Amino acid sequence: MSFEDLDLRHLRALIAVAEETSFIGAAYELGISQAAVSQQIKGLETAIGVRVFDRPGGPRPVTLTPAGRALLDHARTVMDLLDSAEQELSDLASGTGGRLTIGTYQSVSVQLLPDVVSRFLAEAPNVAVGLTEHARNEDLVDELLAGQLDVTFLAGPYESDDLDLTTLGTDPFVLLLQADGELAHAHPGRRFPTLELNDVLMVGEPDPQYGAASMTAGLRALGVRPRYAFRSYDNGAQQGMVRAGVGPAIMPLLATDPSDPGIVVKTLDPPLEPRTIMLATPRGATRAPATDAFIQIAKRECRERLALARP
Amino acid sequence: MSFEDLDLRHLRALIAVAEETSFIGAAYELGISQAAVSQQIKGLETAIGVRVFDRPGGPRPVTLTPAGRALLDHARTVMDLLDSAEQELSDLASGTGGRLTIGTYQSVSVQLLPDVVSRFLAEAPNVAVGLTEHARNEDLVDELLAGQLDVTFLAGPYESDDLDLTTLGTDPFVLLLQADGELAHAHPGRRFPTLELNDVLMVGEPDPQYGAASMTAGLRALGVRPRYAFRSYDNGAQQGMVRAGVGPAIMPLLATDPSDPGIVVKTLDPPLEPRTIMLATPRGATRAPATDAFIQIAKRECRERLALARP
DNA sequence: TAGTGTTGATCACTATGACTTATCATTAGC
DNA sequence: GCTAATGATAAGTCATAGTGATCAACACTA
Repeated sequence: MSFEDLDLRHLRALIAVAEETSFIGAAYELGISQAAVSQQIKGLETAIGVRVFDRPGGPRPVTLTPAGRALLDHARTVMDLLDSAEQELSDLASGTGGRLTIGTYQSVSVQLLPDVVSRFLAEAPNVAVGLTEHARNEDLVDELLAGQLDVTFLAGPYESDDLDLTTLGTDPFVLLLQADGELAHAHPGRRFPTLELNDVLMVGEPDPQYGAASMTAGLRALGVRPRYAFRSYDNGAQQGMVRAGVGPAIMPLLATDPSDPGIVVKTLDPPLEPRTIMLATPRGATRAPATDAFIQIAKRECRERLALARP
Repeated sequence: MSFEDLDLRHLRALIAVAEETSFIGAAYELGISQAAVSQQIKGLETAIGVRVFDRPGGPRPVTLTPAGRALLDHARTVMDLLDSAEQELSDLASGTGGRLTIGTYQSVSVQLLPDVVSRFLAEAPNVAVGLTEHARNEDLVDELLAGQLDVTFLAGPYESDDLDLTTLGTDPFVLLLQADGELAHAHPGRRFPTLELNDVLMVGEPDPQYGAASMTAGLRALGVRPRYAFRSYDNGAQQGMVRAGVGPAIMPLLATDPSDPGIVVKTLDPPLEPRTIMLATPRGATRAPATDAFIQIAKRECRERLALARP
């Protein structure tokens, strides 16, 4: 008994004959000749090694054997499965269904993504949106290339031959100060001189390799060497430490909560090269229509909210 | 997009290419040429109307498109389904698995069937035994011919061109009397004269068409016209009414509970033609090995417990 | 009981299409 | 640029699904 030679034709014939209780009826149903149905069933029985129909002969209807009944169940399930696959592919092709898994990182998750997702869902309400958050670009890229993500946000600048990249806009680095702290009153109404941060104990991220890489590099280029009194990946925790007076923090604007009365947001002078917010898909890979739609909506949303990157 | 042209070959190729991430690897895996795989995938993509693989060209691995991923899921499920179908058919063929649904009626269910089933399960422990009980032979036969039963007990004599019948033995009709009632002491130690039941108010079944048909006919042939004070399909209820003194009952021996101290079981003189206990399968239909095994075990069990039918 | 009509099986033939071999086009890596 | 590896493609071969004709088995009817 070997299922190797099994074919969907066999299963279709099995179902048709079982429904019509006759080979001739099944032949009409399938649009082929009776002889063909006869050979199909014979082939099926040869493949699986058991008879699936009793043929009483004459005008009496053919009946399923126990093995035929068992196989018929499975055959019907297979057909249902293929039908649902067809439905899913059709949804996927029209962008009106299926699944869209998005990679993201914290500041985007909190400030930007909710609006983009809600806009997207307004246009494609039956798409199941999934989110996966990582702190490091590399983790996001790994999952993207492994096929676990359809599209991912990245903190730029970022270059890779493996990715198709879209720049959504820039997210300037700003200085967070305790609202009633000493530094907050040092330059009222004006920009904060970046150089004055030299040797100040600050709040920042544990590993400068992460999202804050370009910030660290920018500071160093100005001759400012940051020192850290507290480090956390969590933007809320950083802002909380600023509010508590642990020290100032340089953060991407999107990562801050400017409505917090306990802090003051200041622009730096000279400014640091702003962080870029990018979307990435695997290089050359076919994108589902839903993915394209998401990218378009993200671009539109960001055009309204973020300063565009310089060419 | 039409799944009409879809074929298991297509799905097998999809799975193989996805696993090997190359057409050549899949070709080796499938034991066919690379060109064949290429055409398979092309045919699949034509059938469903979408590309399932991105081919970057050169030595880079092929990758699934979103549609390909979706279809791959379903393809794997289909293959798993077919594997389980193969397993089930193999179990069914060896009689060591699968399902056996038995039709039965009350007296058999209570007295005979439990022993037969337990013997059967001792030999084929992985077969799932299902029971369906009906009071009337016709209901059992209907379900049997509709394919809902594999085999059914019948109360004989029964004849039908649609059935393969096996006679297991006979179940004599006996008289149930209240233990301390008047009739119980009328003929101590001897058989009860059947003719004395004329005009006696008795306990019996509601519709003489049912299992009691042959009993009614037998009484009438002797000139005895039964009258009923109480009718029920339930053997226990009938016996209870006899115990309560409502009247005597003629029942098949297997339907009685002789250990009940409240009743006395008497043989009739002249005896009524005994009821036959039969097993039926659809005429000419292929029987699963498990069904055959059940029939053999039932025959063996009955040979030990019931008087054999006269030729 | 013979005749009739219906059914599935079988055979020889046809036609479709699956597969192979050979070759080309594309790309990565040197 | 050159090489090696991959997938696509074309032409030819061959397997096989399908057809039409016919046969055999059976139920039903007269």
